[in-house]
Amino acid sequence: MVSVKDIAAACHVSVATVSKALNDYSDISEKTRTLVKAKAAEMGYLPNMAAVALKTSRTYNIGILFVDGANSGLKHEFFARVLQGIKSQAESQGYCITFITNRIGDKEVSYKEYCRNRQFDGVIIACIDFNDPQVLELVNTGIPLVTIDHVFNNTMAITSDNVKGIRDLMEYLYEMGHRKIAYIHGGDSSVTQARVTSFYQCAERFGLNIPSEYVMECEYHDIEESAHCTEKLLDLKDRPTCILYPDDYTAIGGINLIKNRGLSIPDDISVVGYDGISYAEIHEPSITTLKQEAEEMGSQAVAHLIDLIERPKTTLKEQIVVQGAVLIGNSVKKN
Amino acid sequence: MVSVKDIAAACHVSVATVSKALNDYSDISEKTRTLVKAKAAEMGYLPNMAAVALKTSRTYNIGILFVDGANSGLKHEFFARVLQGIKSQAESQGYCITFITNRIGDKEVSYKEYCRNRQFDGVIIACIDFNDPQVLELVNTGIPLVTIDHVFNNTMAITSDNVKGIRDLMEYLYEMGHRKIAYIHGGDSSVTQARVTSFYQCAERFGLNIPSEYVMECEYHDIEESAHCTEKLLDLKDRPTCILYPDDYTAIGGINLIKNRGLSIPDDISVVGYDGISYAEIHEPSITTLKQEAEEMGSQAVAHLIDLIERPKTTLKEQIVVQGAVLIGNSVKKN
DNA sequence: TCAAATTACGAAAACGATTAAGTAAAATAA
DNA sequence: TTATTTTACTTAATCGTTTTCGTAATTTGA
Repeated sequence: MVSVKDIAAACHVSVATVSKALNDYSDISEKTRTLVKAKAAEMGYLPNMAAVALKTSRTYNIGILFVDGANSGLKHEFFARVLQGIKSQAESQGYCITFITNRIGDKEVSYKEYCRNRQFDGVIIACIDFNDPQVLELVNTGIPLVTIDHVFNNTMAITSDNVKGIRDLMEYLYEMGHRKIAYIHGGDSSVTQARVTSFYQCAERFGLNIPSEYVMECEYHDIEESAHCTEKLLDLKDRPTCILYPDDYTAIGGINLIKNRGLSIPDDISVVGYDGISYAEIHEPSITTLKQEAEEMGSQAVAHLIDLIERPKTTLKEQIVVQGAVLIGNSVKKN
Repeated sequence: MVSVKDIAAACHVSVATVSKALNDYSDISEKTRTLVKAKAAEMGYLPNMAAVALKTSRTYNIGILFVDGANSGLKHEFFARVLQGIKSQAESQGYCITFITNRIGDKEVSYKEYCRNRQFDGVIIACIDFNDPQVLELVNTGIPLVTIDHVFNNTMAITSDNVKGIRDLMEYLYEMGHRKIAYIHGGDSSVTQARVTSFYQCAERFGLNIPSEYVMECEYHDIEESAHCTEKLLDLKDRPTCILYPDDYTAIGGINLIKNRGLSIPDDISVVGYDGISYAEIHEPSITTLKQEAEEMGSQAVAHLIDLIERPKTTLKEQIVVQGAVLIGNSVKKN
C-alpha cells in the first residue's frame, strides 16, 4: 500500500509537504505541488480513510436509518427508489452510505451510539417509526441530519407535497365528474395527517358532502385490511363512485375485492392509488395514482445533507418539498 | 468522546492495560479486567473505529457491489430482498454494510481501488454485469469475497438452484397435463444457462417435443419485449399450452398481452413466472412461480463471507446452493 | 544596504487505538 | 536460601495522516 511516506521519498520532500501538496495548501510552490501530484497518481496513491478519519474526524460516510418493518422496508418500491436516489447522489458527491444498525460487535447499542462509533458525517432518516425514543435521541445529538417524509422541530426535512398531491388527485376526480369520493387513508403519521387534511379541504372547496363512513383508516401496504375496508364501502347504501387508497399496493387489494364482487373497474367504481410504483402502470387496468418523485427525494436529501456537513454556518435547516404528479391510468371513469 | 485514555485515568492503570482488558487478553487479572470493563460501560466508552481500523486494518465493514442498471437494481424486489437479507445478517453479526461506488471525493476510481481505500473486510457482489473488467479486477485482488447468482473460478458463491427450480416447475406442469411448453428465457448469464439447460433436460426426460419456436430470449424485467415474444407464440399454428417467463415481471407483460388478445388465463393458456415477488401473489390471477429465497441468499452470503474473513484458513470456498419452491397460483390450468 | 515581510518547506506532535518487548513483584522450584 | 518461572502490569512504538509551529531563503521596502 503506497502512503504519503513513499511519495515523500520518491519526491525527496517531507511527508508534510506531500500532504499539503495533495490538499492544495497555499504554502507549497506550484512546482512541487505538480510534482507530488504526478508522483501520487503514478504510484497509485489513495489516502487511507481510517487515518484521515482519525485525524480529521471526517469519514465521508453517511449513515442511513432505514428500518425494515414487516409491511414496508426495502421491499417497498417507494423506499427502494428513495434509497436509489440517495445512493447515486452520494456517489456523485464522493460520499458513501452505510446502514445504521443496533449492534457493534456483539454489543447492542443505540442508534446514536452507533453513529458516534462509526463517525458518520451525517445521517438520513427514512422509513421508520419516528416516535421511537432512540430516533429522538439521535435527532437531538446535533449531528447533521435530514429526515424524509417527517418534520422534526428544527431539522432539515425532505417531504413530498402531500397536500398538493391529494389536491391534484381531487381536482382530477372532480373534473372527471366524481362527487361521491371515499378515502381509505393510511395509519397515523404526519404524512397521513397532511393528506387527510387536504382531502377535507378539497371536499369543502368543491362543496362535496363526505359522509363519515366514506373515510376510514387502513395500515399502509396492508392488502387484506384494504380489501376489508373496500368491502364496507361497497356495502353502503349510498356507495361512493370513487375510492382513494393509501398507496398503490392497497389499491390493488381493493381492486381485487371489487372484481371478486363482480364489479368492474372503472365502469362500476373508480379507484385511485398513491406513490406511482411500477405495478400501478402495468396493472390492468392501470391505476391512476400520484407518482411521487422518490429518487428525487433521496438525492435531495443527500445534497442538502452534504450542504449541512460542509457549510454548517450558511446552510439553513429548511423543509424541502418535492412535488409529485398525477399519473393518469384507466382506473377512473368519466362520470 | 471518552477514549481508552480516560478510562485509564479513571482506573489508575495504563492505556495498554485498558485495551487488553477490553479485548480479553490473558495477561490481565480478573480484578482489573472487571474494573476496566465496568468503568468503560459506566463512562459510555465506544472504540473509535477509525483508530481500530488504522491499527488493525479491520473495519467490520462489508462492501456491497450492487449496480442499478436500467432494468433492475434495487427497484427489483428480488434484489431488494437479497439486500434485506444481507443487511439483517450483517447487523446480527456486528458488521455494517456500505455500497461500493466509483468515486472517492471528486476522483473516479475502480471498484478495487474503492475497496482498498475504504478497507472493507470483505465484499459481496450481486446484481451486476459479471463481465465488467473492473469486477474481474476486484475478484482477483484476493479480498474475501462472495458472489450471488454467479460463480467465478474458485470464489465463494451463493446461487439459487436454477436447475432444480426449472425442474420443479416442469414437473408441476407435466403433472398438470401440459405437453406443449414454451420457454421465454432471460438474457445471457450463468443463471439463464442453467435454467435453459434444465428446461431441455426435463423436456427430454418427459419425452416432450419442443419446437425451436417455443424457445426465445427476452431481457429480464423487460415487459415490452416479453409481450412481443408472447405475441409471436400466440401467432404460432401450433400454440403452446403454457409459457414460462424469465421472471414474474415479464410474466405480467405476457399476461396483459394475452388478455388483450381476448384470451383468458389459465383457461386458454397457462403462464408461469419466476422469483416469487409479492405481486405474483396478489395479481389476479395469482401467478404460479418459483419462489426464490432471496433473503436467505443474502444472509447466507454474509454468514459465509464473515467465515472467510474471520477464519480464512479453515473456510473453504464452496458454492452454496439455496433452494426455492414452486408457489402455486391460479395461472396454470389442469389439462 | 539592511530590516521586514514573504515564500516554501520541514520537524514533530497529534488523532485513538493495538501490541511487542520489557520489568518489577509474586509464586514456585531446587 | 537462591534461581527460575509466572503473573500482571507499563513503556513505547506504531498505523497513515494532518496541522501547528519554526526556520532558512528569498523578496520587498525604505
